[in-house]
Amino acid sequence: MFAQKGFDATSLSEVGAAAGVSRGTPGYFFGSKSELYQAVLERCFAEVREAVRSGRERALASGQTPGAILAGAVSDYFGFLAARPNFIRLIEREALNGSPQHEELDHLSAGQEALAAISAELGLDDSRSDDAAQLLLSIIALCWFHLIHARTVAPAVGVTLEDAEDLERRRRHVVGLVLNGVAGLERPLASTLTQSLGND
Amino acid sequence: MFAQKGFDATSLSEVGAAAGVSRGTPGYFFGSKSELYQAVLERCFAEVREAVRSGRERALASGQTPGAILAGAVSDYFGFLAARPNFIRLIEREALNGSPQHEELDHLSAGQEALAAISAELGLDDSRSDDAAQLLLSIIALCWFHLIHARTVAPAVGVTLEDAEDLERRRRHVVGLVLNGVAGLERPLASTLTQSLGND
DNA sequence: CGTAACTTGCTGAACAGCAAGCAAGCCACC
DNA sequence: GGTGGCTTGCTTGCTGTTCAGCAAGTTACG
Repeated sequence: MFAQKGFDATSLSEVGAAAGVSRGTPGYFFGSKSELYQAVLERCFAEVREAVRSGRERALASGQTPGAILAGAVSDYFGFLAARPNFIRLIEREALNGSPQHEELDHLSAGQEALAAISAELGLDDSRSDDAAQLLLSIIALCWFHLIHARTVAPAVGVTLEDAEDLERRRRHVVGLVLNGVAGLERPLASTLTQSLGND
Repeated sequence: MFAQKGFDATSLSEVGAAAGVSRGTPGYFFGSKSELYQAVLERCFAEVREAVRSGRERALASGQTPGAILAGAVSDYFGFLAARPNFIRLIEREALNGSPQHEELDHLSAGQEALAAISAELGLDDSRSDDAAQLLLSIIALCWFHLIHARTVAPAVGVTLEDAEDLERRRRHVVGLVLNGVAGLERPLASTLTQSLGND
Protein backbone atom coordinates (compact mmCIF):
# COMPACT_ATOMS: atom_id res chain seq x y z
CA MET A 1 0.00 0.00 0.00
CA PHE A 2 2.89 2.36 0.68
CA ALA A 3 4.32 1.49 -2.73
CA GLN A 4 1.04 1.95 -4.53
CA LYS A 5 -0.52 4.94 -2.82
CA GLY A 6 2.36 6.55 -1.00
CA PHE A 7 3.05 7.18 2.66
CA ASP A 8 0.63 10.02 3.26
CA ALA A 9 -2.26 8.51 1.36
CA THR A 10 -2.04 5.29 3.34
CA SER A 11 -3.80 5.39 6.70
CA LEU A 12 -3.22 2.99 9.51
CA SER A 13 -6.90 2.09 9.53
CA GLU A 14 -6.60 0.98 5.94
CA VAL A 15 -3.54 -1.03 6.80
CA GLY A 16 -5.38 -2.63 9.68
CA ALA A 17 -8.40 -3.38 7.51
CA ALA A 18 -6.22 -4.93 4.84
CA ALA A 19 -4.52 -7.06 7.47
CA GLY A 20 -7.82 -8.09 9.01
CA VAL A 21 -7.13 -6.36 12.32
CA SER A 22 -8.34 -3.17 13.92
CA ARG A 23 -7.16 0.42 13.65
CA GLY A 24 -4.80 0.32 16.56
CA THR A 25 -2.99 -2.89 15.77
CA PRO A 26 -0.40 -1.60 13.32
CA GLY A 27 0.61 0.98 15.87
CA TYR A 28 0.71 -1.65 18.54
CA PHE A 29 3.21 -3.79 16.63
CA PHE A 30 5.32 -1.16 14.94
CA GLY A 31 5.12 1.74 17.34
CA SER A 32 4.39 4.42 14.79
CA LYS A 33 3.46 4.81 11.18
CA SER A 34 6.93 5.79 10.09
CA GLU A 35 8.41 2.82 11.91
CA LEU A 36 6.01 0.59 10.01
CA TYR A 37 7.11 2.24 6.79
CA GLN A 38 10.72 1.70 7.69
CA ALA A 39 10.00 -1.95 8.34
CA VAL A 40 8.29 -2.29 4.98
CA LEU A 41 11.27 -0.68 3.28
CA GLU A 42 13.69 -2.92 5.07
CA ARG A 43 11.77 -6.08 4.28
CA CYS A 44 11.48 -5.13 0.63
CA PHE A 45 15.17 -4.30 0.38
CA ALA A 46 16.12 -7.51 2.11
CA GLU A 47 14.14 -9.50 -0.41
CA VAL A 48 15.82 -7.72 -3.30
CA ARG A 49 19.23 -8.17 -1.70
CA GLU A 50 18.57 -11.86 -1.40
CA ALA A 51 17.42 -12.16 -5.00
CA VAL A 52 20.53 -10.31 -6.19
CA ARG A 53 22.78 -12.56 -4.14
CA SER A 54 21.21 -15.71 -5.49
CA GLY A 55 21.29 -14.49 -9.08
CA ARG A 56 24.79 -13.16 -9.01
CA GLU A 57 26.83 -16.31 -9.18
CA ARG A 58 24.74 -17.56 -12.06
CA ALA A 59 25.53 -14.40 -14.03
CA LEU A 60 29.22 -14.78 -14.66
CA ALA A 61 29.20 -18.58 -14.56
CA SER A 62 29.35 -19.94 -18.08
CA GLY A 63 32.34 -19.04 -20.17
CA GLN A 64 30.49 -17.05 -22.81
CA THR A 65 31.82 -14.05 -24.61
CA PRO A 66 31.69 -10.76 -22.68
CA GLY A 67 29.06 -9.48 -25.05
CA ALA A 68 26.82 -12.45 -24.52
CA ILE A 69 27.34 -12.27 -20.77
CA LEU A 70 26.39 -8.62 -20.81
CA ALA A 71 23.35 -9.31 -22.96
CA GLY A 72 22.20 -11.99 -20.57
CA ALA A 73 22.82 -9.81 -17.55
CA VAL A 74 20.90 -6.89 -18.99
CA SER A 75 18.07 -9.17 -20.04
CA ASP A 76 17.95 -10.70 -16.58
CA TYR A 77 17.99 -7.32 -14.89
CA PHE A 78 15.19 -6.20 -17.14
CA GLY A 79 13.04 -9.08 -15.98
CA PHE A 80 14.24 -8.68 -12.42
CA LEU A 81 12.92 -5.14 -12.17
CA ALA A 82 9.75 -5.95 -14.09
CA ALA A 83 8.95 -8.61 -11.52
CA ARG A 84 9.29 -6.19 -8.61
CA PRO A 85 6.98 -3.26 -9.17
CA ASN A 86 6.63 -2.47 -5.50
CA PHE A 87 10.38 -2.21 -5.06
CA ILE A 88 10.63 0.21 -7.94
CA ARG A 89 7.74 2.31 -6.77
CA LEU A 90 9.10 2.53 -3.25
CA ILE A 91 12.49 3.70 -4.43
CA GLU A 92 10.88 6.08 -6.87
CA ARG A 93 8.85 7.64 -4.09
CA GLU A 94 11.89 7.82 -1.88
CA ALA A 95 13.78 9.58 -4.62
CA LEU A 96 10.96 12.05 -5.18
CA ASN A 97 10.60 12.83 -1.51
CA GLY A 98 14.28 13.54 -1.26
CA SER A 99 15.30 10.95 1.23
CA PRO A 100 18.91 11.42 2.26
CA GLN A 101 20.28 8.66 0.00
CA HIS A 102 19.75 5.04 0.78
CA GLU A 103 22.75 2.94 1.59
CA GLU A 104 20.47 0.02 0.88
CA LEU A 105 20.91 0.65 -2.80
CA ASP A 106 24.50 -0.47 -2.76
CA HIS A 107 23.38 -3.84 -3.98
CA LEU A 108 23.77 -1.99 -7.24
CA SER A 109 27.49 -1.93 -6.61
CA ALA A 110 27.31 -5.61 -7.47
CA GLY A 111 26.31 -4.59 -10.95
CA GLN A 112 29.09 -2.06 -10.88
CA GLU A 113 31.69 -4.73 -10.19
CA ALA A 114 30.22 -7.04 -12.78
CA LEU A 115 30.25 -4.34 -15.41
CA ALA A 116 33.78 -3.36 -14.48
CA ALA A 117 34.84 -6.94 -15.04
CA ILE A 118 33.10 -7.00 -18.39
CA SER A 119 34.67 -3.69 -19.33
CA ALA A 120 38.08 -5.07 -18.46
CA GLU A 121 37.39 -8.08 -20.60
CA LEU A 122 36.27 -5.83 -23.41
CA GLY A 123 39.65 -4.18 -23.20
CA LEU A 124 38.72 -0.84 -21.69
CA ASP A 125 41.51 0.56 -19.57
CA ASP A 126 40.98 2.14 -16.19
CA SER A 127 40.91 5.63 -17.61
CA ARG A 128 37.49 4.72 -19.01
CA SER A 129 36.06 3.42 -15.74
CA ASP A 130 33.62 6.31 -15.68
CA ASP A 131 32.23 5.05 -18.96
CA ALA A 132 31.33 1.80 -17.27
CA ALA A 133 29.51 3.59 -14.47
CA GLN A 134 27.68 5.77 -16.96
CA LEU A 135 26.71 2.73 -18.97
CA LEU A 136 25.47 0.93 -15.89
CA LEU A 137 23.32 3.90 -14.99
CA SER A 138 21.96 3.88 -18.53
CA ILE A 139 21.19 0.17 -18.29
CA ILE A 140 19.24 0.73 -15.11
CA ALA A 141 17.44 3.69 -16.63
CA LEU A 142 16.45 1.63 -19.66
CA CYS A 143 15.25 -1.30 -17.57
CA TRP A 144 13.45 0.97 -15.13
CA PHE A 145 11.84 3.88 -16.89
CA HIS A 146 9.14 2.07 -18.82
CA LEU A 147 7.91 0.40 -15.65
CA ILE A 148 7.08 3.75 -14.13
CA HIS A 149 5.80 5.40 -17.25
CA ALA A 150 3.97 2.54 -18.91
CA ARG A 151 0.79 4.60 -18.84
CA THR A 152 2.20 8.09 -19.27
CA VAL A 153 5.25 8.57 -21.45
CA ALA A 154 5.34 5.20 -23.20
CA PRO A 155 1.93 5.40 -24.88
CA ALA A 156 2.57 9.06 -25.69
CA VAL A 157 5.52 8.07 -27.87
CA GLY A 158 3.76 5.10 -29.39
CA VAL A 159 5.08 2.28 -27.26
CA THR A 160 2.44 0.03 -25.73
CA LEU A 161 3.38 -1.98 -22.69
CA GLU A 162 0.24 -3.88 -21.92
CA ASP A 163 1.02 -7.52 -22.36
CA ALA A 164 4.04 -9.76 -22.08
CA GLU A 165 4.71 -9.48 -25.79
CA ASP A 166 5.08 -5.71 -25.59
CA LEU A 167 7.44 -6.12 -22.68
CA GLU A 168 9.45 -8.66 -24.61
CA ARG A 169 9.76 -6.28 -27.54
CA ARG A 170 10.97 -3.61 -25.18
CA ARG A 171 13.44 -6.00 -23.63
CA ARG A 172 14.96 -6.84 -26.97
CA HIS A 173 15.31 -3.20 -27.85
CA VAL A 174 17.01 -2.37 -24.55
CA VAL A 175 19.47 -5.24 -24.82
CA GLY A 176 20.29 -4.28 -28.37
CA LEU A 177 20.83 -0.66 -27.42
CA VAL A 178 23.15 -1.57 -24.58
CA LEU A 179 25.11 -3.94 -26.76
CA ASN A 180 25.58 -1.20 -29.29
CA GLY A 181 26.61 0.99 -26.40
CA VAL A 182 29.51 -1.21 -25.38
CA ALA A 183 30.40 -1.58 -29.03
CA GLY A 184 30.64 2.18 -29.04
CA LEU A 185 32.85 2.11 -25.97
CA GLU A 186 35.29 -0.14 -27.80
CA ARG A 187 35.12 1.89 -30.97
CA PRO A 188 34.35 5.52 -30.11
CA LEU A 189 31.96 7.45 -32.26
CA ALA A 190 32.93 9.38 -35.30
CA SER A 191 34.17 12.61 -33.82
CA THR A 192 32.16 14.58 -36.34
CA LEU A 193 29.04 13.55 -34.47
CA THR A 194 30.24 13.98 -30.95
CA GLN A 195 31.48 17.43 -31.83
CA SER A 196 27.96 18.52 -32.62
CA LEU A 197 27.13 18.64 -28.95
CA GLY A 198 27.73 22.27 -28.31
CA ASN A 199 24.68 23.63 -30.06
CA ASP A 200 21.97 24.86 -27.76
CA MET B 1 5.35 22.80 -3.95
CA PHE B 2 3.19 20.10 -5.50
CA ALA B 3 6.18 19.00 -7.54
CA GLN B 4 8.55 18.96 -4.61
CA LYS B 5 6.44 17.63 -1.77
CA GLY B 6 3.50 16.02 -3.47
CA PHE B 7 -0.19 16.73 -3.41
CA ASP B 8 -1.02 15.36 0.03
CA ALA B 9 1.95 16.89 1.78
CA THR B 10 1.14 20.36 0.45
CA SER B 11 -1.47 22.26 2.42
CA LEU B 12 -3.36 25.24 1.18
CA SER B 13 -2.13 27.28 4.11
CA GLU B 14 1.43 26.62 3.03
CA VAL B 15 0.52 27.63 -0.49
CA GLY B 16 -1.05 30.80 0.82
CA ALA B 17 1.93 31.59 2.99
CA ALA B 18 4.30 31.06 0.07
CA ALA B 19 2.16 33.36 -2.05
CA GLY B 20 2.03 36.00 0.66
CA VAL B 21 -1.70 35.68 1.15
CA SER B 22 -3.84 34.05 3.78
CA ARG B 23 -4.82 30.44 3.99
CA GLY B 24 -8.22 30.85 2.39
CA THR B 25 -7.08 32.67 -0.71
CA PRO B 26 -6.00 29.68 -2.80
CA GLY B 27 -9.41 28.16 -2.26
CA TYR B 28 -11.03 31.46 -3.10
CA PHE B 29 -9.32 31.66 -6.48
CA PHE B 30 -9.20 28.03 -7.48
CA GLY B 31 -12.26 26.59 -5.81
CA SER B 32 -10.66 23.54 -4.34
CA LYS B 33 -7.28 22.05 -3.76
CA SER B 34 -7.52 19.59 -6.61
CA GLU B 35 -8.59 22.35 -8.98
CA LEU B 36 -5.51 24.29 -7.97
CA TYR B 37 -3.43 21.22 -8.65
CA GLN B 38 -5.05 20.80 -12.03
CA ALA B 39 -4.29 24.43 -12.82
CA VAL B 40 -0.67 23.96 -11.81
CA LEU B 41 -0.43 20.92 -14.04
CA GLU B 42 -1.98 22.73 -16.93
CA ARG B 43 0.21 25.78 -16.58
CA CYS B 44 3.32 23.64 -16.37
CA PHE B 45 2.31 21.62 -19.40
CA ALA B 46 1.51 24.74 -21.35
CA GLU B 47 4.93 26.13 -20.63
CA VAL B 48 6.56 22.92 -21.80
CA ARG B 49 4.37 22.82 -24.88
CA GLU B 50 5.42 26.34 -25.72
CA ALA B 51 9.10 25.53 -25.25
CA VAL B 52 8.77 22.50 -27.47
CA ARG B 53 7.02 24.48 -30.17
CA SER B 54 9.67 27.17 -30.16
CA GLY B 55 12.51 24.69 -30.18
CA ARG B 56 11.06 22.45 -32.83
CA GLU B 57 11.63 24.48 -35.94
CA ARG B 58 15.19 25.10 -34.89
CA ALA B 59 15.79 21.37 -34.65
CA LEU B 60 15.39 20.31 -38.27
CA ALA B 61 16.51 23.60 -39.70
CA SER B 62 20.10 23.34 -40.83
CA GLY B 63 20.87 20.75 -43.44
CA GLN B 64 23.10 18.61 -41.31
CA THR B 65 23.41 14.87 -41.56
CA PRO B 66 20.62 12.89 -39.88
CA GLY B 67 23.09 11.66 -37.28
CA ALA B 68 24.18 15.15 -36.38
CA ILE B 69 20.58 16.32 -36.24
CA LEU B 70 19.73 13.48 -33.93
CA ALA B 71 22.75 14.17 -31.76
CA GLY B 72 21.75 17.79 -31.46
CA ALA B 73 18.14 16.94 -30.73
CA VAL B 74 19.06 14.46 -28.01
CA SER B 75 21.51 16.88 -26.52
CA ASP B 76 18.91 19.62 -26.55
CA TYR B 77 16.28 17.38 -25.00
CA PHE B 78 18.74 16.40 -22.31
CA GLY B 79 19.19 20.02 -21.37
CA PHE B 80 15.53 20.74 -21.83
CA LEU B 81 14.52 18.23 -19.18
CA ALA B 82 17.39 19.15 -16.90
CA ALA B 83 16.13 22.73 -16.91
CA ARG B 84 12.59 21.70 -15.86
CA PRO B 85 12.84 19.68 -12.64
CA ASN B 86 9.32 20.57 -11.58
CA PHE B 87 7.83 19.31 -14.81
CA ILE B 88 9.60 16.00 -14.42
CA ARG B 89 8.65 15.61 -10.81
CA LEU B 90 5.02 16.38 -11.50
CA ILE B 91 4.78 13.81 -14.25
CA GLU B 92 6.67 11.34 -12.15
CA ARG B 93 4.20 11.75 -9.33
CA GLU B 94 1.30 11.49 -11.74
CA ALA B 95 2.71 8.27 -13.11
CA LEU B 96 3.22 6.91 -9.61
CA ASN B 97 -0.26 7.75 -8.50
CA GLY B 98 -1.73 6.02 -11.49
CA SER B 99 -3.46 8.93 -13.14
CA PRO B 100 -5.51 7.75 -16.09
CA GLN B 101 -2.97 8.80 -18.73
CA HIS B 102 -2.37 12.39 -19.65
CA GLU B 103 -3.25 13.50 -23.08
CA GLU B 104 -1.07 16.48 -22.29
CA LEU B 105 1.97 14.35 -22.90
CA ASP B 106 1.31 14.14 -26.59
CA HIS B 107 3.72 16.98 -27.10
CA LEU B 108 6.04 14.00 -27.11
CA SER B 109 4.49 12.98 -30.37
CA ALA B 110 6.43 15.89 -31.79
CA GLY B 111 9.54 13.94 -30.93
CA GLN B 112 7.92 10.91 -32.45
CA GLU B 113 7.42 12.63 -35.77
CA ALA B 114 10.89 14.08 -35.71
CA LEU B 115 12.42 10.72 -34.99
CA ALA B 116 10.32 9.10 -37.68
CA ALA B 117 11.65 11.63 -40.14
CA ILE B 118 15.18 10.91 -39.06
CA SER B 119 14.54 7.20 -39.30
CA ALA B 120 13.26 7.62 -42.81
CA GLU B 121 16.31 9.59 -43.71
CA LEU B 122 18.45 6.90 -42.19
CA GLY B 123 16.82 4.48 -44.57
CA LEU B 124 14.62 2.51 -42.19
CA ASP B 125 11.48 1.29 -43.84
CA ASP B 126 8.07 1.45 -42.23
CA SER B 127 8.23 -2.09 -40.97
CA ARG B 128 10.76 -0.80 -38.42
CA SER B 129 8.61 2.06 -37.20
CA ASP B 130 8.30 0.39 -33.81
CA ASP B 131 12.07 0.61 -33.52
CA ALA B 132 11.82 4.37 -33.77
CA ALA B 133 9.21 4.50 -31.03
CA GLN B 134 11.28 2.23 -28.83
CA LEU B 135 14.34 4.34 -29.44
CA LEU B 136 12.46 7.51 -28.61
CA LEU B 137 11.30 6.01 -25.35
CA SER B 138 14.89 5.06 -24.60
CA ILE B 139 16.07 8.57 -25.36
CA ILE B 140 13.56 9.99 -22.94
CA ALA B 141 14.49 7.41 -20.32
CA LEU B 142 18.16 8.30 -20.66
CA CYS B 143 17.54 12.02 -20.46
CA TRP B 144 15.09 11.63 -17.60
CA PHE B 145 16.17 8.94 -15.20
CA HIS B 146 19.25 10.58 -13.73
CA LEU B 147 17.26 13.67 -12.86
CA ILE B 148 15.03 11.67 -10.55
CA HIS B 149 17.69 9.43 -9.14
CA ALA B 150 20.61 11.81 -8.86
CA ARG B 151 20.74 11.09 -5.14
CA THR B 152 19.65 7.46 -5.07
CA VAL B 153 20.62 5.21 -7.95
CA ALA B 154 23.26 7.36 -9.61
CA PRO B 155 25.66 7.62 -6.66
CA ALA B 156 25.04 3.95 -5.89
CA VAL B 157 26.53 3.00 -9.24
CA GLY B 158 29.35 5.49 -9.03
CA VAL B 159 27.95 8.35 -11.08
CA THR B 160 28.02 11.72 -9.38
CA LEU B 161 25.64 14.38 -10.64
CA GLU B 162 26.41 17.31 -8.44
CA ASP B 163 27.76 20.01 -10.67
CA ALA B 164 27.39 21.07 -14.28
CA GLU B 165 30.49 19.15 -15.25
CA ASP B 166 29.00 15.87 -14.05
CA LEU B 167 25.86 16.61 -15.98
CA GLU B 168 27.87 17.39 -19.09
CA ARG B 169 29.67 14.07 -18.80
CA ARG B 170 26.35 12.33 -18.54
CA ARG B 171 25.02 14.21 -21.52
CA ARG B 172 27.92 13.12 -23.67
CA HIS B 173 27.43 9.52 -22.64
CA VAL B 174 23.71 9.59 -23.42
CA VAL B 175 24.20 11.18 -26.82
CA GLY B 176 26.87 8.66 -27.66
CA LEU B 177 24.71 5.77 -26.58
CA VAL B 178 21.79 6.94 -28.67
CA LEU B 179 23.98 7.50 -31.70
CA ASN B 180 25.25 3.99 -31.40
CA GLY B 181 21.65 2.94 -31.07
CA VAL B 182 20.62 4.31 -34.42
CA ALA B 183 23.79 2.89 -35.88
CA GLY B 184 22.51 -0.43 -34.60
CA LEU B 185 19.17 0.18 -36.23
CA GLU B 186 20.85 0.65 -39.56
CA ARG B 187 23.12 -2.32 -39.08
CA PRO B 188 21.38 -4.84 -36.79
CA LEU B 189 23.39 -6.59 -34.16
CA ALA B 190 25.28 -9.76 -34.73
CA SER B 191 22.56 -12.36 -34.37
CA THR B 192 24.77 -14.43 -32.11
CA LEU B 193 24.30 -11.80 -29.44
CA THR B 194 20.63 -11.13 -29.90
CA GLN B 195 19.96 -14.84 -29.77
CA SER B 196 21.31 -14.99 -26.25
CA LEU B 197 18.19 -13.30 -24.98
CA GLY B 198 16.23 -16.35 -24.05
CA ASN B 199 18.23 -17.30 -20.98
CA ASP B 200 16.50 -16.59 -17.71
C1' DC C 1 -4.57 -31.14 39.40
C1' DG C 2 -6.05 -26.37 40.30
C1' DT C 3 -5.68 -21.79 40.84
C1' DA C 4 -3.49 -17.47 40.89
C1' DA C 5 -0.22 -14.28 38.68
C1' DC C 6 1.24 -12.71 34.72
C1' DT C 7 2.13 -12.11 29.70
C1' DT C 8 0.57 -11.58 24.98
C1' DG C 9 -2.26 -10.14 21.08
C1' DC C 10 -5.51 -7.23 20.13
C1' DT C 11 -9.48 -4.03 20.65
C1' DG C 12 -12.06 0.19 20.54
C1' DA C 13 -12.80 4.45 22.64
C1' DA C 14 -10.79 8.84 23.62
C1' DC C 15 -7.68 12.50 22.48
C1' DA C 16 -5.36 16.29 20.16
C1' DG C 17 -4.07 18.07 15.79
C1' DC C 18 -4.64 19.45 11.25
C1' DA C 19 -6.86 19.43 6.86
C1' DA C 20 -10.25 21.41 3.39
C1' DG C 21 -14.31 23.79 2.61
C1' DC C 22 -17.84 27.08 3.63
C1' DA C 23 -19.85 31.45 4.94
C1' DA C 24 -19.91 35.60 7.07
C1' DG C 25 -17.40 39.69 7.48
C1' DC C 26 -13.86 43.32 6.68
C1' DC C 27 -12.10 47.01 3.83
C1' DA C 28 -10.17 49.76 0.21
C1' DC C 29 -11.74 51.79 -3.81
C1' DC C 30 -14.95 53.17 -7.42
C1' DG D 1 -23.36 52.78 -1.08
C1' DG D 2 -21.81 48.92 -3.10
C1' DT D 3 -18.72 45.84 -5.20
C1' DG D 4 -14.74 42.80 -5.58
C1' DG D 5 -10.56 41.01 -3.24
C1' DC D 6 -9.33 38.93 0.55
C1' DT D 7 -9.47 37.37 5.39
C1' DT D 8 -10.94 35.00 9.46
C1' DG D 9 -13.85 31.95 12.23
C1' DC D 10 -16.28 27.82 12.17
C1' DT D 11 -17.51 23.13 10.96
C1' DT D 12 -16.70 18.63 9.68
C1' DG D 13 -14.03 14.85 8.98
C1' DC D 14 -10.02 12.23 9.20
C1' DT D 15 -5.50 11.46 11.04
C1' DG D 16 -1.83 9.17 14.26
C1' DT D 17 -1.17 8.12 18.92
C1' DT D 18 -2.33 6.65 23.52
C1' DC D 19 -4.42 3.89 26.80
C1' DA D 20 -7.49 1.12 29.68
C1' DG D 21 -9.18 -3.19 29.13
C1' DC D 22 -10.24 -7.86 27.62
C1' DA D 23 -9.76 -12.69 26.36
C1' DA D 24 -6.71 -16.32 25.67
C1' DG D 25 -2.68 -18.58 26.84
C1' DT D 26 1.32 -19.60 29.81
C1' DT D 27 3.84 -20.12 33.83
C1' DA D 28 4.41 -20.55 39.02
C1' DC D 29 3.11 -22.61 42.84
C1' DG D 30 0.52 -25.04 46.49
